[in-house]
This record gives sequence, C-alpha cells and structure tokens, in this order.
Amino acid sequence: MKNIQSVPFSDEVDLLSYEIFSGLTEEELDSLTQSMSCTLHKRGNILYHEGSRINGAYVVIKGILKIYKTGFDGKEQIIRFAKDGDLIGFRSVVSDELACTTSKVVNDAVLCYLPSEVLTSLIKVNPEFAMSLMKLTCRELGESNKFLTDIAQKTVRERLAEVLLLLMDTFDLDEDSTLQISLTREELANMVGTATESVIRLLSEFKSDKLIELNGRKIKLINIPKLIKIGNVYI
Amino acid sequence: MKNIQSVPFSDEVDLLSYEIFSGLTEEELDSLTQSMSCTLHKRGNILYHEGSRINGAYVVIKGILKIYKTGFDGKEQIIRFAKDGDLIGFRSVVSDELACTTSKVVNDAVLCYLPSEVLTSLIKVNPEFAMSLMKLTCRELGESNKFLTDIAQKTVRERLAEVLLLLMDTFDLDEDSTLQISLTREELANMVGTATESVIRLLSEFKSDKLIELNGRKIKLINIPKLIKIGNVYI
DNA sequence: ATAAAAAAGTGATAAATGTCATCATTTGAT
DNA sequence: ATCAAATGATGACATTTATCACTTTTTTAT
Repeated sequence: MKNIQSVPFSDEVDLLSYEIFSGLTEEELDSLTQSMSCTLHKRGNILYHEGSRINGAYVVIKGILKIYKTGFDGKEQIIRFAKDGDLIGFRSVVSDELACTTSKVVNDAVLCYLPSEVLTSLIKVNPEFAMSLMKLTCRELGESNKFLTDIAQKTVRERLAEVLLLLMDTFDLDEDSTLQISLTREELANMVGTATESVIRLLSEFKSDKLIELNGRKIKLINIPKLIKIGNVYI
Repeated sequence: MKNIQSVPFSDEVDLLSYEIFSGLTEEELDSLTQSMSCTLHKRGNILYHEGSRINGAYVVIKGILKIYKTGFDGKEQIIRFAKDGDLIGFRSVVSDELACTTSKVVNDAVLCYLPSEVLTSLIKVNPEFAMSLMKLTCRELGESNKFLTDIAQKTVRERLAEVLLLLMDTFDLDEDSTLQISLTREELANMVGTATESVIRLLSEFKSDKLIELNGRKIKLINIPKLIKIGNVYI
C-alpha cells in the first residue's frame, strides 16, 4: 500500500506563513527549508509509535492527525488533534525521550519533516524562536492540566459537551453549524475518556434534547449556549 | 499571622547546586542571585492563586508545596508537588498567561523569587539555559499526559496504588519504608481524583491486604511489588 | 489544658458508568 | 457491485464510585 508520497515542489511550502517560525531570520528559514522534506500521508498512516525514538519533528501543512496514548489494556486516550500549522513530535525531540504518544493520520495530510539537529541548533542560535517554542509547550501544559482536572472531576455527560465545544474551537463549524471534523463514536469516547456505548447513548440524548443533530459522523451543533451550560465550560 | 519571613543570609543560597541553573555562566548566576529574594513560608501559605497574574517564578530551596487546580465545583485537583530544586510559576511567566494553578505550602518552605524580566532575559542570552528549561517543561508535559490517560482509564483502586508509588519516587521512603510526606486523606483523594471516603476505604483495604501499614498520616509501604501489580504501573 | 474545628472512619444507599450480548447499518476493499 | 469487516445502536445487567448522615478521633488555636 502506497500511503506516503513525496510532495512535488516541496520547497514551495512557505514556512514563514506559520506562526511558530515567525521568529526565524531569512537565512535560518532558508536552511530549515533546505533540510526539510515534505510528504503526503494517507488516512490511517502512523507517523510514529509511542515508545519509539524519533529523530525529528513534523509541521502539519494540511490534514488532521490524532495524537494519543495507549493505556495498559490497549485502549486509546486521545491527547489532542493536530492540524495545519501545528508541530508534532517536538516534545520528544527536545526532552530527548522516547515518543510518549502515537501520531496517526485522520484526514490525509501533508507533513514536513524537520530533523532534530536542525531544530535544536536553531533553538540554540535564535532565542526568540526558543522562546516561542517554549510558550507553545507551556500553553499545551496548561491545557493538559485543565483537561486532567476535567476528567477527574466532571461527569461523562459534562465532558462530552465540553469535547464537542473543543472540537468546534479547533476545527470550526461549516455554514450549516456542523463540526468540520468527523470522528467515529469510538474516537469521541477516546477523547472523553469513556466507553463507546456511553458516547452513543449521550449523543442520542443530546439529540432528543435538541442540542445537536446527527447525520452519520456529522454532528451539527444547534444549541451551543446549552452545551456550554451542560459542560460547565467557562472561558 | 506572620507566615512569611525574609531569610537572613539569603545570598548564601547557592543556585549553582540546582540542576536547572547549571547552564548559567558565573556572571549570570551572580546577577540572578543579586536580583532574587528568598523568604520562608509557613504551612498553609498560598504563593499565588489560579487566575492571578504573577511576575516571577520561585525556586524551592526547602520544603514542599502542592500545585493544584480548582474545579468548577470547588474541588481541588492536585497536579504535582514541588520540592527542593523545583521551579514554580515558571509556566505562567513564559507563556505570559495568568496562573493556571494555585501553589500552597504543605511543609514549611524556603523559596527564592526570581523576577520575570531577569528570567526571560537569561533565556534570551543563554540558549543552554533555555534548552534545559524547555526540557523540563517537555518532561512535565509528558507526565501530565500520562496521568491524564491513567485517570481516564484506570479504576480508583489502580490510581491509588499508583499515587502511593509516585509519592515514593518523589519523596522517598525512610529507613522504615514509610513515605516521607504526610498528606490528609482528602489530599490523597485530590491527587487520585476521587472522593475522600473512597480513599479511606481503599487504604483500609490495602492495609488488610498487607500492602501498607497506616499510622495516622504516615503510610508504610510493605509490599511494593504487589502495589505495582495492582496499579498496573510499568516503567 | 481545653474547646472548637478539622479530619478520619463507617454504613446505607443512590447514581453513574461499564460490560456483555445481539442486531442493524455503514464503510471500505476487491 | 458485492461482501466482509467495522461501526453504530440498544437492552439488560453488573460494578464502581459518589453521596449522605453520623460517630469517633485527631489536630489546632487560644
């Protein structure tokens, strides 16, 4: 199965348009562009597995990936999704540890690979770049702690409402108020941290309560204020 | 109530002995030492509240602090403990966000305050220092994601066993195999993410199963391999 | 040293959530 | 276009965990 392809004209990818690289000088950007290689990855492709050593990070140019951990009994816990502009695998590169998550393509994706040495040397010569990566990681840490608290304290119902709103923030709604990402019920369950059946039942409940409409994997949010209330989501 | 005191001879605190500062030059260390102020904080003292703006970070010289978030219903979720050599509040300083946790003194502590400007300017001039802080944050992120998965997937029983082992790793056991930190049942519950009563019942159960011995807040671990098995803790 | 407050412990019960079995429906590969 | 595999849906039931009400014990402040 050919599920990885080199992207033609990969040097046409303009890193400057991504916020994370805005601190780099023109020469630094050039050298980074030279050393990176961009590839197209099909749905289902795994970039790296939890526990494996990775020698570089990826920038997402296009598509969606899910980043998850696998529990001791084999169940996935989705940590986050990555979309265009996001950096993947960066944590392991910096901490010099094995990957602590698995990254899997959910929507066909174009990814540019950035070798560790190049990244770390940029961090060492460009403090502004270092600072912006540090900010990124610190924000992510804040979110992770927030979600940790929610999983520990909120009910499944609250968490499901919250996850729907989170998906709205990350992937936006289309003109029809429908979430621009389609996940299986199992994937939703693996975000919420619950059983698939529980998600199915709660989605039906939200539907009969006129909070959402369901059409296969498409979810339309029709009463967002109520979802916010149910999820106890505060800004 | 006088629960904060300036520490005499605060310039005798030798930052060099802390790993995080090992990347600094002698001059940088000197200037950092000049600008810092060390104080003694009594049990119960709060360094900063979730949501407040902080203008610097603290290094823990001595003592123990708990770092926690407060859920929407007022229940605490302990994110981590900080002990000597740890940095507190650093995440908010770097990400330039309001504090996302509250820090409270659990065991009387000596803390040195490092103003934001000094820290950020050091990050900008010393890439090695920047890199070591980034490593720190990335490791913390890895741990947070790990714990997130555990809370989402493990039972309360498994998590309690895991937390006891975590406390062992962080604070060590004394000659008598007793945990060198004493927490209330409620605090344990706020780590595990459960109700206080559940922790009380499970501790009694662990005790009758001869895994631990209890003496007030002192917990002695007498069958660690079994605790590892119960907690499904793999290295 | 003593009283008040906080924490620990216990039982009864309710509520939330997971599990299992089964069948319908959709998806994806050939 | 067809068929196997994956996903979705639903009911019955078991299990886990939270909640409440109360008593005992320990800690803390004066």
